[in-house]
Parts: sequence; structure tokens; C-alpha cells
Amino acid sequence: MRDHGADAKVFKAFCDVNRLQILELLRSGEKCACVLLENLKIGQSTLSYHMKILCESGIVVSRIEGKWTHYKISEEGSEYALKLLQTLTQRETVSSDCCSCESQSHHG
Amino acid sequence: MRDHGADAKVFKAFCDVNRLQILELLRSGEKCACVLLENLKIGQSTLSYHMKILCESGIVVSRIEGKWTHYKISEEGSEYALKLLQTLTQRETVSSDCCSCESQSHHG
DNA sequence: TCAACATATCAATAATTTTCGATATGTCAG
DNA sequence: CTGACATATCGAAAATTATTGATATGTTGA
Repeated sequence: MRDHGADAKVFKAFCDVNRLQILELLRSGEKCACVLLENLKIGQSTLSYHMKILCESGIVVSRIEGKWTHYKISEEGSEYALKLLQTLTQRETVSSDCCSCESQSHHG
Repeated sequence: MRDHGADAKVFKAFCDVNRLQILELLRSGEKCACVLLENLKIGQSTLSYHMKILCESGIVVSRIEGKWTHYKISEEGSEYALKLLQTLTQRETVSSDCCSCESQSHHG
């Protein structure tokens, strides 16, 4: 049985337009927060908020270097999300029931 | 340039625990709304709301049969989401800049 | 140490999403 | 046609998420 709460957290990264834009910026490589900020129409604290969600999803990882925090897309996290998505949408493989192709219903 | 709004819609399917539970139920095959309702702790109108979001994401498709609406996971929609996730997290491939591995920043 | 800076966190508000009950729509059996 | 049923839609309320400005934390260079 899956932990839906944890799974949902992963995909939270992708269901907000600001976060998608941040990911788009990160696709060209690691960026520090100030560069992201320059390219978005949001405030500093809002960026920080979204970066926290992105990091918690595992899709983004951060690296602090002195005053600056650098963010990049995590290959590991991305692969995990990909596998998870696959699992969540894949037909359940239960050894016993393999060929029942009809809709399950409690009527007729 | 991607349509972040449209992309976000796809992943909305996966960032709510009720919807993840619905998907889990659908993994074993097509189900009618009443069967889903029996297996969830939500009301009928709430289920209808979530099914709409799932259908709009393209991950689920519905089929009306008389009084009943049957839902199932769309293979096509799932594949699309998978490809999309891949794209969104993949390193951007720009012909000119191929080997710049350093963090982009406007300082130092 | 101090001032300037980068980022995180906090508390309040705004905006959005979710839930619920009531009702509308459409189907079927009688 | 009528009544029972399945599902969708609506409006209001509840819950959650996003945004903002203020402030805290930590770094750097003078």
C-alpha cells in the first residue's frame, strides 16, 4: 500500500505554474536564487517558499555556497518521480486476476 | 515555450490524496462511480469533482453506459504524462551551449 | 565589529481548492 | 408518464496553498 501523502508531495512540484517556470529555468543548469528571482515575477520570500516545495519533492536539490544558494534539478529525484508515475498509472499486476477485462460493478 | 497551465493540469491528477486513491482503485481495471464511492470516504459530489479533474488531466477517461459512468486509466494519457515529466526534468538541449557545467550566477 | 547582502522564516492576508448539501439532468423499470 | 436511481452541477463554507512585508539568520568584505 502506497503512502499517498508522500506520493502527492512529489507531484506538487509540477502542479503550479511558478514552479514549472522555475524548473524550466533550471533545465539549462544550476542557478542561484538571485538569478531565478531576476527571471520571475515573484518576490523573494515567494521564491523561497516555492524552492522549499521543490526541494521537498526531491525534484530539486540545493547547495549553499557562502551567501548564495544554488539549485538544480536532481536526476535521482526525477527518475524516482518517473518511476512513481509509471507505477501509479500501470495496470495492477495481481497474479490471480490476469484476464478479467470487464468493468467492475455491483449491479447487473 | 511550454504552456505551464496545461502542464500543471496534467499533474494535478497526482497531487491530491483522494485522487491518488482513486487511481489506485482504477489500476485494477475500469470501475463505475458507485464502486469508487463505496471504497472512498468522500461524498458523491466530491467524487464527481475529483473525477472531473482526473478526466481533464487526461489520465482518466470515462464511458457512460446508461445510468452509469465507468472510469478507467488512459494508457495514452499516462504515456503523455510520462513523456511530459521526462521533458520537464531533462537537461535542456541547446545546440550551442553543451559543456557549460558551472552554475549560472551574476556575481563572482 | 559593522554594514551590506542573500536567503529563510514568520504572521497576516489573499487566492485557490476541496468539501458538502441541495438540486438538476438524464436513464431505466414499471 | 412516473418514481427510483446515478451522476453532474451549483453555491456556500471549510480547508489548504500562495503571496506579501517584516524580520531573523548567516555570510562577506571593509
